[in-house]
This record gives sequence, structure tokens and C-alpha cells, in this order.
Amino acid sequence: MNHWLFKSEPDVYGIDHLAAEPGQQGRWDGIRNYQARNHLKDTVEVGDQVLFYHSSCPQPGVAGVMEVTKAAYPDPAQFDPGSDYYDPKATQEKPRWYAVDVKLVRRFPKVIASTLMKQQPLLSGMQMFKQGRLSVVPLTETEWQTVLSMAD
DNA sequence: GCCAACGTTGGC
DNA sequence: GCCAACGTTGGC
Repeated sequence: MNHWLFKSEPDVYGIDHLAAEPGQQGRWDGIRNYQARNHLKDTVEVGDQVLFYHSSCPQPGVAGVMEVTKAAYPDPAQFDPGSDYYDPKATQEKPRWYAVDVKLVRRFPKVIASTLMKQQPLLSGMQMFKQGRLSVVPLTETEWQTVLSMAD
């Protein structure tokens, strides 16, 4: 099993949106970056545990935990001309973008601020800090445990 | 295949 | 709104 950090803007789709879905399950879609896509398609598995990161907002940080409930499948939005995520170069035969399904596991009482995470030596090597724009980032076991310990 | 221009992300 | 980082596009 692997651990991940998925980023989303809470205005667009935050942890409250996931919590409000039927069964607290939803689709993680709209990923339009090849490196993030490759992680989703090739490595993310059912049962993987994921940190829900809020970005581009007043309080950037980790808002909770989710779990992958369905492995990668073509993101339907790429075929929908009315969608913001429409990709005219994608076809049903050769999809370009993928989504996974997730369910909410836990919402932290307080968002773990990215500024606090940066101060934590055990998190200094996080790929997320090195590669700020990547929206699907793998975590080491140590990083996963460390972030969880900051939630209490 | 190179590289300049341009677009996007994300913290502040 | 600004800016740094960096991914994408398109001309050559």
C-alpha cells in the first residue's frame, strides 16, 4: 500500500465537498498534469491512504485523510465539450486523462498548516515542497506518520 | 530536438 | 495582485 498527497482548491472541491457526497465518496478528477496522471494511472491502488491538501486558499495545508476506493479509469470530463476539463485531443479509444474514486476517512479538527509542515525537519524532504506544482505526490512512510502525528 | 514565449500553479 | 517555478506549445 502506498501513501499520497492529493491537492485541491477548497473553493472548487474541498474536504467539505467530499464529506457532503453520498457515502462520503467522490471522484478525484480534473488532473491535467502528466506526472500526476502517471501516478494515478500506474501506481495508485485501491486501499491507498491519501492526505487531502487544500491549496490556493487562506489556510493552505492538510485537511484530512481519504482512501482510494476505485483504481484509475478514464476521466469522463475530458470527453465533455461543456466541461472545464474538456480535452479535444482525447478520444474514447485513446483517453489522455484519468480519475480515481476516493472516500473520506477522517477530517482533521484543524487544518495542518503547510507553514507548520515546513518547520518539521522530518518533512523537509517532501517532494511536495520540492515540486510545488505537482498535485498527486507520493509520501514516504515517515512523512505519512509525521503528518498524522501533527493532527492530534 | 531546441528554445523562446506563454500559461498555470500556489504561496504570500 | 505579484512573482517564482516550471510545464506546455509552436516555430524553426
